Amino acid sequence: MLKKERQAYILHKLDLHNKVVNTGLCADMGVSEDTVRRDLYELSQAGKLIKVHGGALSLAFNEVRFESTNVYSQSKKVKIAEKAIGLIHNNMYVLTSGGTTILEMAKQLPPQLRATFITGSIPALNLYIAHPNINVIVVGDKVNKASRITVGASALSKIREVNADLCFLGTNAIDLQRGITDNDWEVVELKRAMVAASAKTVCLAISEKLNSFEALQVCALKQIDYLITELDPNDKVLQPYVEAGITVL
Amino acid sequence: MLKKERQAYILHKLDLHNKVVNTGLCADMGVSEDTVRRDLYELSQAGKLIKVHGGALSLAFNEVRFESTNVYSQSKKVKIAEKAIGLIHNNMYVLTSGGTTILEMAKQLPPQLRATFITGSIPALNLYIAHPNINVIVVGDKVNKASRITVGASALSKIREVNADLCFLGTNAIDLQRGITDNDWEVVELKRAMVAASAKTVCLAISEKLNSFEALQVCALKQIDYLITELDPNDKVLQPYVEAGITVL
DNA sequence: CCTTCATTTGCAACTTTTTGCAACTTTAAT
DNA sequence: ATTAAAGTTGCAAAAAGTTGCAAATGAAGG
Repeated sequence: MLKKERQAYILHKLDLHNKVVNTGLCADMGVSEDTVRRDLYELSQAGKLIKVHGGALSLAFNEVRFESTNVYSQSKKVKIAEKAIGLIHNNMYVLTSGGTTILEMAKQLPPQLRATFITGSIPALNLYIAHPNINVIVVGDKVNKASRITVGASALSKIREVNADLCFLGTNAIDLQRGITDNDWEVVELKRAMVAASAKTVCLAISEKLNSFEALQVCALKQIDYLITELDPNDKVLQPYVEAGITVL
Repeated sequence: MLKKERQAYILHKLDLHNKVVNTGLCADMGVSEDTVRRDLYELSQAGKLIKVHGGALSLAFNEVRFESTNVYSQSKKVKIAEKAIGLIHNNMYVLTSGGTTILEMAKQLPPQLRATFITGSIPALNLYIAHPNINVIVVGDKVNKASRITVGASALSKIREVNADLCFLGTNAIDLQRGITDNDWEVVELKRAMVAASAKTVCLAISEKLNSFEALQVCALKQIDYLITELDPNDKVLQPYVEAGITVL
């Protein structure tokens, strides 16, 4: 088993179970514990998992309780959320992906707003339900516990039935050539369906995500209607995106 | 079980019950009392809980909680939940309705249990997701905010695709002639579909609901396999149900 | 096909962390 | 005050991690 192969397997197993143990991985992959440890070390350096004594935990596992979400990026997300909410008007149908930026938006939604939100993100769902005037539609399917979103064929086909006004994507990576990219196949498929099901697509990204890319393409740049970051729209980093025809807020 | 995992589990259990006892945690996690004590010590040092003789309390404990459900019926629900959990075995597919008795069951699920739960109840969903070994499938559709369950044609058709081993119904009214009845048309349709989609149907009802009825029938008595109340199965109130061929627990 | 070179892997010796046990002390409840 | 349950402390065994090193592997070029 090749190194890349092993590491992909580790991440996949983490995705399924939220944790992996050293000894289990040895048995699975037929390598020594030392090698597994080295793989885990590399992956933790790359920020893909949290190494603990005896194994590793998924990032999401930690997020739930142990990590006080980085205050610095938190304030950026608040800024982004405020701008994003300005796009939503009464009686709209809105599709939202998962991700912490989307959650921030869900928290800020003004109580007067009357709209219908459609999502497979469980944390977002909980916030929408608490809102007095928002209708909620859940995209049902198997729940991926690490990312706490529903994934699968049924979720996909349900999204394809939707005709939404807006689609908000929490974005992992955005780049001029490659558009929006992500690293989880299931998430990519869902986001792609969301974009296709919406009249307008809004990309929410903190500035660190700009000009970076991951392995799998969600959509090309020209399919995005709005790009929202915490920066001033006149910031020179954003000008290439403006020139590409995107409304930058 | 990894250390971080154990500690996360302890905090999770505290969230549910506001207290944990040493011995219970030992049994849950399969470690010695010393280890549990050390975990509690670390968590208390980190300010995540309050350690007391014999266990620990959640930080929120000092806020006196006036639960909407009175303490009296709460303890009945705990009893029912404990009996109900005895019916669930590893690798089963379990359908659950909404309702507070079902929620109590979700809170008590033993951490070792490996099963797949299918539900449209949002509060139940949140509890299942927090469980370490349970797979969750969400029945998606429009959310009824009052009852916090998904309702609609799509939810119905999804349930009809399921082949579950067990179906747990939180019950509003049960009666010898009319079987299980309810007063909300959408809920009745969902429960009916759930019964049809499961090999066995389990009816959870506090004793006040016995021998009462509502306007709409979910199913006849003979379609119920198990009836669980907080009473002793030999209680004379329950004998007519035993005679009707139901296993009363 | 072979050689070379960098990388990867497993092993061995050693350190650290984790865990359960035993002896003893403290707590709380009758 | 008595007693059983819980807590503490010290300790030793087991598990996991670390480091250095040599063998194995794989890619690149001849």
